[in-house]
Amino acid sequence: MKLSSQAQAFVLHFGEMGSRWGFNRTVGQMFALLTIHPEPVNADQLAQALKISRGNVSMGLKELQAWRLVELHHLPGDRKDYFTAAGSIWDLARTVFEERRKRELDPTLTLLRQLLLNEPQDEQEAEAQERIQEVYDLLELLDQFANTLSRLQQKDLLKLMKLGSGLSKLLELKGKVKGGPSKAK
Amino acid sequence: MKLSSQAQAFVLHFGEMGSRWGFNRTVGQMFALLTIHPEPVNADQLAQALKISRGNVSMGLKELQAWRLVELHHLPGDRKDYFTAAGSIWDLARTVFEERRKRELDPTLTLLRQLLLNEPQDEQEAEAQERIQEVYDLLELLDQFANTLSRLQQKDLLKLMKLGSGLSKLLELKGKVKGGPSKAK
DNA sequence: TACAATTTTCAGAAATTTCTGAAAATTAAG
DNA sequence: CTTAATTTTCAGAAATTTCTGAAAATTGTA
Repeated sequence: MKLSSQAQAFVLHFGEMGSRWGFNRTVGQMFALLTIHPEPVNADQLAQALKISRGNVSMGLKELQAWRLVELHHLPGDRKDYFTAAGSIWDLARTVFEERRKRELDPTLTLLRQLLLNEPQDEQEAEAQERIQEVYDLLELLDQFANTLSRLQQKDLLKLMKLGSGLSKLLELKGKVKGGPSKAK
Repeated sequence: MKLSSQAQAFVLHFGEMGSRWGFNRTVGQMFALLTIHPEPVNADQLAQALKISRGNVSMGLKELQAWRLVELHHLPGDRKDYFTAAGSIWDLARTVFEERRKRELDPTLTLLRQLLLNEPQDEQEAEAQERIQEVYDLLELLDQFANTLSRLQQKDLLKLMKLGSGLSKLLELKGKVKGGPSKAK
């Protein structure tokens, strides 16, 4: 497998950005490669193209599977496992988005919920709990919103994202229109 | 400065989560402490409360300033610098969101834009460019949407996030209502 | 200016994460 | 069952990130 210099640059960049997106350099590179390369690729090809060890590829694929970002394929007459990116670019983005929501929000929500169960023992703690409650409310709302977005049909999501400044105008309409959506909360 | 066990747990958790949110453990802890502690805190107090070195505190504060998450204060008759979290929880969340958009999206958009300037030299490259274009279009749209959300008034943002399943209903309305927002391209 | 208080810097130490490669485990075919 | 192909594991090595603490720089006061 040879990568064009375009592909090379794309892959290397996704490696660099990897850590910001929640995976390490080689996992980022593997993901990028599978994303620009439409044909299924096996582990040896990945190792060769990215110049990393076979063991590292195995671990990276395991992680990409945990993220549900890759699909396993088999080619007739070949015992090797072949991989492709799972679905369209939009599917991939949605999956990364959901997975990050889970990893970045859920553990914190769980902890804060526990903290809020305790009765504050003094004025100091009562004050701290107030702030914790504020953080909790906000993260909970964010979490629900992220969930709502994940569940939207692609065409609705596209419509929403393209609204731009039309979004606030649309929000003004809410509840003011006969037969429109009813007031939430 | 003594932290209640509540506060302690909160701070430690934000330390653990720190890396997922874009900063390291101690920066996460410092941010958490400033968030639950309403009164201004100086560097020595941070070092003492978090049991880290003075130098580390200095570096962490520099980073929090780069993120625009802290505000500097001075107490009369005290030469030390005092810090608080910058603004309300909502302000902080908005700042983190904006800052992450910049760090996670912008560099990639810049690179992809450059890659798309090159004329593809062969069929292989043309195909790769198609995929790069798809990724670019999606990230660009995401970037703009994130910008739109950042600029929304808090009350509109709240309204939007609380819509839940009402969101798709509201989207159906778009363009169908006399005097409603005009169709965005 | 001189001086003490305070903050910043940064070289090296410590901690953590990632990677390699050989050995172990698994899988499929005969 | 045996064998060969393939994948996984994981101990230690390498790379990277974070942290410390002493020295240098800066700041405010007199």
